Amino acid sequence: MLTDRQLLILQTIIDDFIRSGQPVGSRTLSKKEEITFSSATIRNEMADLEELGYIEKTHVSSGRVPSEKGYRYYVDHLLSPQRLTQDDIEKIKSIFAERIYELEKIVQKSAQILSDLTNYTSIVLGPAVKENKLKQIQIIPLNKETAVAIIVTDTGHVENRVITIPSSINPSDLEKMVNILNERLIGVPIVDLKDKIYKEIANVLRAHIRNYDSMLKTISDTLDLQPAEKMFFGGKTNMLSQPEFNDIEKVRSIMTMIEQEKDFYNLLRKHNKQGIQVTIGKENQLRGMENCSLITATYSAGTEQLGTIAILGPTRMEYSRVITILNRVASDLSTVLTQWYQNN
Amino acid sequence: MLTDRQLLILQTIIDDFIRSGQPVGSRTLSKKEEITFSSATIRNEMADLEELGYIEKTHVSSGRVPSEKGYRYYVDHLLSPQRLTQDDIEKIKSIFAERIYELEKIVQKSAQILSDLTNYTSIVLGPAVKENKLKQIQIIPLNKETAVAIIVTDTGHVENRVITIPSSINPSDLEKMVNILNERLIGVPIVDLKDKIYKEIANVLRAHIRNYDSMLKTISDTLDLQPAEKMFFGGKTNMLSQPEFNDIEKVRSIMTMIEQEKDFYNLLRKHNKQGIQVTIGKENQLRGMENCSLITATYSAGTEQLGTIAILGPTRMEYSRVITILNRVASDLSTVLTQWYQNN
DNA sequence: ATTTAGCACTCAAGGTCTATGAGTGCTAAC
DNA sequence: GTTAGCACTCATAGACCTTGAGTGCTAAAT
Repeated sequence: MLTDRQLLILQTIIDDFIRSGQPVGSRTLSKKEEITFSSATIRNEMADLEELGYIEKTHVSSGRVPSEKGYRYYVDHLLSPQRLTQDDIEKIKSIFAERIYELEKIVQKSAQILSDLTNYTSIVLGPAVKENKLKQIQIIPLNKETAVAIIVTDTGHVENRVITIPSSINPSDLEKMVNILNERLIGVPIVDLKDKIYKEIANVLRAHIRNYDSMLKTISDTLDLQPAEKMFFGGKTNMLSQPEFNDIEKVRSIMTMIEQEKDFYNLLRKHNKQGIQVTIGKENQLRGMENCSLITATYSAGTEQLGTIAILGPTRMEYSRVITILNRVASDLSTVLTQWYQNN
Repeated sequence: MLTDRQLLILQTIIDDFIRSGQPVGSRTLSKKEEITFSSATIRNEMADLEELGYIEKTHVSSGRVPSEKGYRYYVDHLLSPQRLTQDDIEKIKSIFAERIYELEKIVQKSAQILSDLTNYTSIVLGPAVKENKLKQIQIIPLNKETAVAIIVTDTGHVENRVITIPSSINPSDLEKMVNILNERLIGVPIVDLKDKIYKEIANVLRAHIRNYDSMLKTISDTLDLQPAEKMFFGGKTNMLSQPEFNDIEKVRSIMTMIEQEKDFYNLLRKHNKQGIQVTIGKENQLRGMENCSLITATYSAGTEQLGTIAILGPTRMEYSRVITILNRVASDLSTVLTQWYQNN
């Protein structure tokens, strides 16, 4: 267990290092006003803290730098809550300044503002449409073989996909089928569509349409478009301004990781616990993230979780500020979206 | 006017520099088998070439490096045509391996393969839909105030947009209006829609629908969605592997330029001359492109130009190879798309 | 009149050396 | 338990030197 003095020293070291990026020495610390004891005492305490694994030296006679364990402790126990400046608040409000027509727009804007505010890279996931309900299905024939299927949800989200129509299906069959689908499926949550098609629609189709089976799979595949949440980025190049990434190799590994969207997407998907979640350095199991921290928050409408907003930065990140900002944006987003869904 | 020997030397210098990235000295040159005269002679010729502005020194006793003027001459007069390897040809074919359902897919794949083949950054623009014709309009009400408008083109391209419905318009009016629009506008090229609405549809609407004018603007705005060609990138991070960009500042300026899509898009839009177009270094009027060259080719269906494929690399780029590859991909793309449009 | 050998010269890059200063750990006195 | 003092370490930066790849110029060779 750490003594109060050790905690004070640990916190001061991390605060200073986050600000300056330079290893912190005992003399620097002793000059801080919150510290009343001598540099020699600090050296003794730092030796203990190092032995416990909270801080490290970059070389034998250097000042101390927080270890991942140190950051972890800091994030869990030592964060000094921040207040947002008026300017920050203005910017956050500007996300919601315009009337919302499309969810994606607002989400995209959030990403942009988040990276503006923090100078790190922001990622916004969502909004997930799984709870959304089907509003309408359209199938529009393009030529003999192909047609475009359009699915509209009650939130105004539109998905479309080109499909092949078996030659055994004629236009009037197609029309009949679309009618049946709309009659039976409107209002059904998107996630349940596939199930419902096989359980209920198959029978009805069989009764009305020749060769219904060749069509059934196409339809169910189309509607199965587990619409992956989209990922929006803001400030991808902000990483390049961080002094710890002055090495071209590090930059490359981070950039390739970000561009290689799939792994990164999966990583974010795992960050779906409600509230703020922080993973530091190697806690992120993703190659290229060794020197990064990821902070996420979720947003929702009513009780339904819709997506994630996140900030990616170096492990030497302004945790306190970022967490405050994320909390605020997530909560504002949730409020606005809850309201928006109620009006639909 | 340059002598044959000067041309030979210029070409050899540029070829060698493109390969090695290192300034080329007279001794290195004299060892090449195509060069039969001594290093002293070469030094004399190089002094002349330098005076004429085709090559430069990096410092007073360094080897020579091509200037932009040198590259320009090289690209215009000295390119030695390249043959594609079997491997390259395979990769290019793989773009078209799958059956095409959506144009965008194939275009996106082209971008990816192009960056693979060249190790530079590729950009693909298009396909432009201006010649496309309207296949169908749908307006699906979401709630009292809003609806989603869906426009489908004959190529299977779907655009959608959320609109506000004036409260004075009731559902049956809306339906009537959509019917009128479809009756009169199907088959009309997208670019002509707006014009046609004011000239022909306005009158018809007035006859059938109360408050038609409040709706007219909404409709025409919606259909005016000058659908900007999309831009697809491949190998954004390839730039980071180029030795000339080992400086973090240069990387940042290039990356920000690429991410800042708008200016870059406009630059590409200007590259719409048929055939190969090469701009070198500062010929690109865009901040951040001083050390880059851009090579573009256009692709088309029939006589209609659809879009642009491009490669962005350092001025020290393998012009010959890139041009060969772009030519091939553009021509293959055009063939396939011409065929595809004929089937629609 | 070209071409080439030879030579003096320049400069970037890389190595060695040294001084500096920020930092440490340890010990002994307070 | 705290602190002053001291010996020690090491990264950083500058001064200096060596090396080698390159040049331009001149005079001899073709």
